[in-house]
Amino acid sequence: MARKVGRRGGNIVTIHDVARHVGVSPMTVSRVINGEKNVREETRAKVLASVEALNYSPNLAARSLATQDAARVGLLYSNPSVAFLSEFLLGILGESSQAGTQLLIESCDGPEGAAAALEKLKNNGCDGVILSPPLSDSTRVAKTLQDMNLPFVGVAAARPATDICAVSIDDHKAAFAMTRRLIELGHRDIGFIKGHPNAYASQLRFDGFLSAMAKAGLTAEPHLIAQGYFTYRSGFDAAERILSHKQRPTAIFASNDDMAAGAVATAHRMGLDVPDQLTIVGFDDTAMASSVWPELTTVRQPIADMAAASVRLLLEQIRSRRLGREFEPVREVRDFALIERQSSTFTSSGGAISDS
Amino acid sequence: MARKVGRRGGNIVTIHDVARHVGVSPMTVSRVINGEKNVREETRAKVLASVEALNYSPNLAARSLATQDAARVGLLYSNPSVAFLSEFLLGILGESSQAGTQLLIESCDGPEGAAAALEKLKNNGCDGVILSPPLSDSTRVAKTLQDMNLPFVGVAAARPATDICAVSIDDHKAAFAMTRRLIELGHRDIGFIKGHPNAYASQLRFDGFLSAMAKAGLTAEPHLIAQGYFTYRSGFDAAERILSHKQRPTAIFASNDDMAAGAVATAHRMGLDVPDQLTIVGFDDTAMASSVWPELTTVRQPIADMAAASVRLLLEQIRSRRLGREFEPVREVRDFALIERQSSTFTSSGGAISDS
DNA sequence: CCTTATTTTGTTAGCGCTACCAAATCACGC
DNA sequence: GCGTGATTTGGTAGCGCTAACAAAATAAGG
Repeated sequence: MARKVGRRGGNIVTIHDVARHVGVSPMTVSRVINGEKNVREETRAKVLASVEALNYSPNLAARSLATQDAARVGLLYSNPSVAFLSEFLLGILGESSQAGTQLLIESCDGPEGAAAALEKLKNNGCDGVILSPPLSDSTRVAKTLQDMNLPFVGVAAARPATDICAVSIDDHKAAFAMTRRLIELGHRDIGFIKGHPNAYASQLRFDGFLSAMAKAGLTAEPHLIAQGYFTYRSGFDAAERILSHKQRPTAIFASNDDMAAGAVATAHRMGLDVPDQLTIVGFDDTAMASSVWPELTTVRQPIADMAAASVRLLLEQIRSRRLGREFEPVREVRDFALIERQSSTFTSSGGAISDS
Repeated sequence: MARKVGRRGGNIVTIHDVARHVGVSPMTVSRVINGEKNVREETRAKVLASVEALNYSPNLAARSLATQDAARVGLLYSNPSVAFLSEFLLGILGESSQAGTQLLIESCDGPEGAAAALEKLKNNGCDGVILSPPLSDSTRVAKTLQDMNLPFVGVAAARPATDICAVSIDDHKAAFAMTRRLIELGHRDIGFIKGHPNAYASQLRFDGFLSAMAKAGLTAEPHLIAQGYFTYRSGFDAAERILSHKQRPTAIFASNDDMAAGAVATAHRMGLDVPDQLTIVGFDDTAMASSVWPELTTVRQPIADMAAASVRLLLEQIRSRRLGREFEPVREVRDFALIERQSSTFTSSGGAISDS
């Protein structure tokens, strides 16, 4: 027979080797590996020791073949903010490689193109789909998936729908926290650049801002609020509108990093130092935030974390479905973080600074 | 036995189903699927038709279990330019999911931290490693890998080493092409912002620039050349130095997009319109390039493509090694592309523009 | 002590696929 | 016709793992 040796790299150690080494049956080893409970503590310890000693690591292909658990999950994204995407992928990969899940990636142009891509995923035998924003917020895409009878999980979905699985942060709370932080730093006149009106998150972030202002007894002056569209350019223009008023704010909170970076450019063009004369903060903590200068203070979503969670959630869902059980849609909310970099600082001026 | 039905999603179709449907043995179907040659054309056609009809798609877990071909490949990156990383991951994923390869991802802090990460990968049973830049350029990392006797492939390695596998573009040629394009557009006084001196690509890009200038009979004025460090800030500063000279260039070629974006900021601050008064181009086509305004004309590396190629190369390498064959190190060079966006335009002025 | 519940371990079979060899078919010439 | 070689197909076994059941060991109870 003489099959080639050393096939799995140096990792030819199988469950049988471990079993022989310990003096138990392979099944027992399997049980220990999978953390089943009906194993005597003593045996478990011996097995674990051998696993360690032999440097055993399970063959995922064999496992998924045996369990029939092998899930193929699809990943659908569109308009990938590249920065988002890479963290997203890392999270997904980490989790799915651990679960021995096969991944299929598709992209599409917005919710309109999603149906075709989903069809393709399904045809390739996907058991479920993970949606990146903005797809995760689209009721249309959700509808399509439901019609196809495919389980799915949305990542960073802002729209609160109770009937679908999603992992996200609390945009409202995050914007609230950032605003409160600005107020703590002494800012009173705070400008706000809104996000694209068709994104649900835009509204939540704006509301969070307003709530924090109101709670501090501050008014959000209309001339300090400008509409943006999540692009650098729109942030650039919005900041210009805000800053051209005689009563300038001491801080501007942009609904995403690209717009914040655009605002920084406007400030520079107007000869304003950031952060000494104007604090500017963003949202998302994309690559943009740390590649411009000064680096942006911003709100960070734990994207990789959320992505990993979404894989777990999806697999659970697929599993219960196979068992014929009903699956209760879950909405996981993860923690965001305020990242303070160089674009923000406290202000000493009680009110607006005067024109220099 | 009555195992649960519909386990692999809707994809319960196995090679046996196809075989029965056609009226041949499973083995024949397997042969067709794998494109082996000793199959009569007629049979092959029938099988393929059934595969299509039944919407069969092979179970990768079973295949890799049977072939013992299952490779586990490690991915090592450090200081990920997020934009790079996501394209990189997409390329790797696409290819490896097709090959049924398992991926393990590790990151480390520069070449120094690589050894530990590689050790970990090896311990987890990796059969080979893919290196992202700047690791792919590190002789130290290469040495470590060789000592560990692990096959590897470097992606976007600038340093031309003949004894290792790598996939990259020709940085010199790319910089040459971009420079020539600028000259075509009528630019004569062209500034250049160099990349970080510790990156080999920096030198290649600079050399390419110089060659093109020389070939056009132009001189690269020393005061138009500034050292940068691949960061936004360094591009900002370098552009300031270049532009503060009385004899201003009509174009600036930055060695990467971040620096080009920084240069745009400087130009704006100095009241120069881009591209009307100053053309600025970058290199890499990262997210930065298309998120600033004006969007950057730049050189694009087909990262996903290169990443996919690297997986193929690595798998080949692993395979021949298992067969005990010697593997000839391959250096694949892919094509770059000049992406013209809004930050560049032709110049009408024969020489330097005058101060406005 | 033996019966009955309970926990722990072992046995068997099979997941879907392909390597390997054996059998069948075909091609061609004498 | 039959042998020889080439081509095309089929059968068998097994990759590493885990359901499902069976058996053994242990605990509980009278």
